[in-house]
Amino acid sequence: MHVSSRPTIKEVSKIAGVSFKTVSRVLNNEKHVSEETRRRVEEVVARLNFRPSHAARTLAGRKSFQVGLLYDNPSPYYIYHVQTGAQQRCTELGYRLLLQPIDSQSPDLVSNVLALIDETHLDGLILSPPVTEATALLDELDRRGLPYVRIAPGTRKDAGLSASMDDVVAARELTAHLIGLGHRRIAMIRGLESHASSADRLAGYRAELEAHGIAFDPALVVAAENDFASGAAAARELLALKDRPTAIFAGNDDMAAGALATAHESDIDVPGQLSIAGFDDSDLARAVWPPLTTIRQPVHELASAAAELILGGAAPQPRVTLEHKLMVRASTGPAPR
Amino acid sequence: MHVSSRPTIKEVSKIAGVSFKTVSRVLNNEKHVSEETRRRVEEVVARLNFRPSHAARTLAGRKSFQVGLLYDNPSPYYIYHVQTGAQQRCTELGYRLLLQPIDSQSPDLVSNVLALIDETHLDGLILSPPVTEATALLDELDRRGLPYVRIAPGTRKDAGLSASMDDVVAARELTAHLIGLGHRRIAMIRGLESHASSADRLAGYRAELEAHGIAFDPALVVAAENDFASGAAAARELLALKDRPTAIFAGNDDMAAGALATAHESDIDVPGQLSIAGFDDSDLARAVWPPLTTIRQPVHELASAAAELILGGAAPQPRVTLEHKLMVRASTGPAPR
DNA sequence: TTGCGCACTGCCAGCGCTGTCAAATATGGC
DNA sequence: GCCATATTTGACAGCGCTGGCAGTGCGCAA
Repeated sequence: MHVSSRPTIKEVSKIAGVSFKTVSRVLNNEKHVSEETRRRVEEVVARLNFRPSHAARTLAGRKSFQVGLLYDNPSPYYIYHVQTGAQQRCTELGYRLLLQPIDSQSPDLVSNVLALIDETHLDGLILSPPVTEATALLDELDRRGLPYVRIAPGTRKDAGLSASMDDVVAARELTAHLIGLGHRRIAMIRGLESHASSADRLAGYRAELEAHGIAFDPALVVAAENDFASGAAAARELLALKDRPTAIFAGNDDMAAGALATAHESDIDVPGQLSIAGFDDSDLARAVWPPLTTIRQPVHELASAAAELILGGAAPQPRVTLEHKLMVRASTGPAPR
Repeated sequence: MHVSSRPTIKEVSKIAGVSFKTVSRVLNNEKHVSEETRRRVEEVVARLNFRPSHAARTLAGRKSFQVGLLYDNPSPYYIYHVQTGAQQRCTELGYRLLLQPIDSQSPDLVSNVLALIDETHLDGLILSPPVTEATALLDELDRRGLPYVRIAPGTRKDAGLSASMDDVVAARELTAHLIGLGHRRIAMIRGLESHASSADRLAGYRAELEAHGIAFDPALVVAAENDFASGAAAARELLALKDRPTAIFAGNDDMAAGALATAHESDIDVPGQLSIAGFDDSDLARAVWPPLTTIRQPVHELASAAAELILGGAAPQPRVTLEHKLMVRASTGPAPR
């Protein structure tokens, strides 16, 4: 197919005047190669722009230098940052990252992933939510002894490698911010059950209310599906309540944006009559008007830390927790009287 | 590394009672295998959940069943849809898609891509804007005879495979929509020079103005960088003009959202005092308030068509053009008098 | 001088498949 | 029933590398 085809390790070795095994040693940074030889080989490699065949290394060696990233999240923003965070770190460490969207609800999840592993000889796997919660998959990976790391795991938090932020604490901070502004009827639009963070954020919200002696009112919690449309619908429901909330805490920015649109639609001033807060600090948070008060979730850094954990074998601590940050913007303000 | 390691083609053949070459034939859907034998082999393959090693097939055969997707676009929305569109089609056709972010401005672009090709034995490449415009890369790919397809190419539109929409016509339609609402002073926020579509959209805008006998005013064209912040800044500049425009056509939705935020900031009613339109119909278009009038760009379908073109060798027409659609929403309205 | 350890290098098998070609078996025509 | 031809199957090399191991040459202690 190629007109001019790639050089092979043997051609490099011929030109450098050494055995092809020696070239292999240089490429893999093994010791027991004299400085002189190494220099000569490297010079030829650079001149020919030689790159060893990934397929051949995988087949011959015990490592494939490939890691998979599994995701099943409809938010382009989230996916994008998970991808770039993980990819950067993997590239730096000399690994290739295989980006693999997958249906985490499919009954074939486990066999699909095993097929991927067998096909590509993956060295490890990075799981992002909600794939992180597929316990059948985790069991099978454990059984196989295939290393994996989870980003923001909800279940089995104490097992295995993971990189996460503290959703409960973050939700408490956000709730505290609203309470501090004088709000007492604070509603919550909670996200998908399949995402463990939804429950954590709800828990943080409840805990903070209780800490301030505010009774938890189940009528103020409405479920939605992590997207704009369902967030808008949930807000409609909340605003139709006889005793309307003065603030809405949405489980993510997409739902918060939906709630904001509902407020605009109903000519309710934000934050004058209603405060709205989101979670994630996605691009959306700054793009809507007024810009959203939200929690900055370090998605990029979480993914990067996950890659580090699984590749930098030296990992002393199997669990990394990164800092979130409350971003106060114009969508929240003092409670109306 | 694996506790229980993958089965190989030889084990499958032993169980099925045939030579491993016959199993290979079944896996590759070759003819000259009796129905009876095929059935028996397939049954064993399914039972063992056997998947042929990608590395071995690549090494032994002349195809790698891998296609690369190169991108260098900061918009998560665009990337996400390009990825999913291409990936779906590739998966259906039995290919693996390698998602590869890359710096299209780097002086090492060509050698980086060649390294990727050599390492992975890529069968073909899908280029998305602005990588599509890297002529040095195109030349090198041509020289190598490596098949590639471009999504929305700006240069060399008549060469090679490509999938695109008509940016000029779309921009004309959007401009006509604004003119039809009575607008005469219509500003344009143009996007990055490195994206060929920016120039096409500007050209469409100019052409439609001229078709309606409206003089083109260079003062009404401001450059920005395809993102929210630069769009907001550009709008500030436009609204500071003594003879302020009554409508702003932004080269993409991100910049339009920025312009919208600027309007909100300055307490300018949209669309009462100012109409704003975007381009792309990204998630953002529906998430902001008021929702943006924009052009729906079939990103997913373009990527899918590109994958089809490069893999479905049967492609009779090397160039595919897909339909866009004018989405009229609430951000545009009659010109104020 | 001999012997031994160590740093360096080369040889070869083999990873799990596909391509090629030859062998075995089935099919058809007369 | 026999040969020519088509269909089905198998044997084997080899893709481009790594892993294991067997050298080779040199310095240094005995």
